[in-house]
Amino acid sequence: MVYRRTHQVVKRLAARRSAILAAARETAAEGGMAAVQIAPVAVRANVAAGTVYRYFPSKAELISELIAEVSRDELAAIRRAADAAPGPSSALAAAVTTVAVHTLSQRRLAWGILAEPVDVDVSASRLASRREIAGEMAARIDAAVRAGHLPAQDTALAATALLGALHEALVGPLAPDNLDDPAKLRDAVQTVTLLALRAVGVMDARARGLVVQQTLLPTTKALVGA
Amino acid sequence: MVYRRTHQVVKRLAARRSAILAAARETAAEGGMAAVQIAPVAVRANVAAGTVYRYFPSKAELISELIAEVSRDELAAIRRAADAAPGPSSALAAAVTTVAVHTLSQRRLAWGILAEPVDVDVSASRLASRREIAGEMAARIDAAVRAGHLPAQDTALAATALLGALHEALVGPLAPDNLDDPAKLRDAVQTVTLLALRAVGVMDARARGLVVQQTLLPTTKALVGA
DNA sequence: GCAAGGACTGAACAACTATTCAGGGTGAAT
DNA sequence: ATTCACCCTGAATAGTTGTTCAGTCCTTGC
Repeated sequence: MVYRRTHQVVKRLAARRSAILAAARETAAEGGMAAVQIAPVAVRANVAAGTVYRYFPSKAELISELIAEVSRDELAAIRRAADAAPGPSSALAAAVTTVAVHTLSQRRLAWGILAEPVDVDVSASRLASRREIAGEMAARIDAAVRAGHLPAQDTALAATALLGALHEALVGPLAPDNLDDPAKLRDAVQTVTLLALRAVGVMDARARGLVVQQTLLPTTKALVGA
Repeated sequence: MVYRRTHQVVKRLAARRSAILAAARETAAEGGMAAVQIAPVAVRANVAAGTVYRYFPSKAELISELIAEVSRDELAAIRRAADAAPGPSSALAAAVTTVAVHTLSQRRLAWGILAEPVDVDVSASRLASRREIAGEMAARIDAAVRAGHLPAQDTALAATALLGALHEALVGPLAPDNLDDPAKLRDAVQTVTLLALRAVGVMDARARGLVVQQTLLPTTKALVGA
């Protein structure tokens, strides 16, 4: 064999694969999942349509990887924020705020990842990703329950409901569409976080305190632009 | 003109229109919105594909009407339940429970109506319907706030979040899939209702009381099969 | 019965896109 | 320079599904 995969070639191939994924991500961020079609993505990645199929066996696979990637990022952010908090309640508040902020900062992409039309082949992947995030939230709720800060409850269902509330309020079809103003954006995050904390049983006064704490954190402030 | 629309003919036409809509509804209830294609619906309605277009200018219009119809039913049920309640908090609890029960009793249809992939032409109609229901919920929350039972809050956002929580927990992709058992179903309704009430600021103890009250109502009992 | 106007049919059409593949191009070893 | 694998291209293919329309069937009023 006169041809061999040089290190250089391997790198180029990997770069191309990343470029295609990145192109898909950008496309989704601009036009939602529906806009993620092979031809436009290929153009954006400076590649021919056929080439995409040398890297991903099908469009479904491409989108699945995209979803997995974005979800991985979000999950990491949630864990980072929660782990840095001083106690279980604080950690839960941090997790909720992180989801809210992340979701808001890339609304279109979030909408595509969370709820937009995809065919069945993709929904399995999407489901897995969401379950992971829901599981993380459930664990945080559980910790607060065990610490005696919250009443006993079905944490899995609570986590699911919380995520539903956050998503619907912030990116769903009913979400207010004037969230470009940083102040309103911050208000929305606070309001929704407050709702979420109260939902799982945090007393109103304490919940308000946690929300304020979150808002004072540098990371949150930076992301919300407050 | 030798041909005129007899009363009989008018009735037949109306019946056919209803049949098509009903066929669409059944199809959606079985296979989600994606299954609502002209050909299958036509077959189900005992009609040729072309005939559908004599009653609906496009598929989008057909689906829009379907969504409007289902939403109208739900809105009416919510109002009925809430109006029958003795006070604002009770009314809110009734509204929440009604949404939960209705949603659960036709999960697949609800999923299609609420969240499934549809093209843009339809989303306007869907949006309008959801706004109506969200508006009703917001009004109920507002009434409770004015009565001094709840803290002041952004009622529109709260209503949105509540609906998101209910839908995600009960029909969303993360919803538990073992809700066929009536007992579990009732538990799920209670849990989610409790979460929702606490989210808007009902104190834990009082919320639990309201949930129990709802469960004792004949309508709820019948629907939940308790 | 029969003429006229409308309703119904369903095969053909059209538009959109994922996917393929034959042919040209590229990088690596000799 | 040449040859061998492999990679890339993009036009053609194929599958899906909403929509149309020329022909057929019904209903009505005479």
